Amino acid sequence: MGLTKSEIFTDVQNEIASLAKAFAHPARVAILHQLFKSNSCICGDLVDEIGLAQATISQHLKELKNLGLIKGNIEGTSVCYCINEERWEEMKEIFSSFFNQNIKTNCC
Amino acid sequence: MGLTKSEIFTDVQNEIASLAKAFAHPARVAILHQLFKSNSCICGDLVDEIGLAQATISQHLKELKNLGLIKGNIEGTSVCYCINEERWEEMKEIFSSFFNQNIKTNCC
DNA sequence: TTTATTTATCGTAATATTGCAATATACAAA
DNA sequence: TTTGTATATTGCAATATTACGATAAATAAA
Repeated sequence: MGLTKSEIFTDVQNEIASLAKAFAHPARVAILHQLFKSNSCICGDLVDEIGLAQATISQHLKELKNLGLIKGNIEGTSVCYCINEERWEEMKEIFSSFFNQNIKTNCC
Repeated sequence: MGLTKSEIFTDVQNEIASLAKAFAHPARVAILHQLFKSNSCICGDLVDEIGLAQATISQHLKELKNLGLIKGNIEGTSVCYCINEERWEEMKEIFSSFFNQNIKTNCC
């Protein structure tokens, strides 16, 4: 086994899980932190700032890009990565609905 | 390899990643959904409502409990699980700071 | 006490994720 | 064209996660 049974869950549940995976590794959290605060969002700078190999950072960037949370812009030989603001807002909405549910019963 | 290098990241980055893992599997999202909306939060009910084996649900509940997001209350032979509201609010604050950062530069 | 019920844990198999060296690709500069 | 620079991809090894049957533990009911 070890295979997530996506088909038994709702679309919303699966989407929350997919998006949460983006934040479920500190390297990706660090990348996102960097993209928010830094003036330079060049891939190579991220490799320098975060202490992981270039191949590893590239892989994490790919995952974030696949989820639509960041965009990449080719500038000559380097690539500039930025937060995809529209998708970021969409993501925030999804988590907001999940986080702000009302508790019906709480017996503990 | 395959070992996350936690020591090169900040405490905040590691905590966000740990908490995000709670939501990074649809079964745990489904469990939390159920605890919010349901009148009954008995472990056995969760097993019935979500289509996974009892051992699997128990394991997911344990992870949520380890993160402090839920509490378990023994009632005879069964166990009632509920959202830990204080911790839930704390978690929301942590994600809120992360989600609502200001973008300094956005060149894409 | 015996039996049934409920949940937790153990052991195991399978898939997923992480990390990186090596290499490929793409473009710029000489 | 050749060389250098930056990023992506491939292949592989190692750890982590997921799932569940079997079983243990704890309590309730008979």
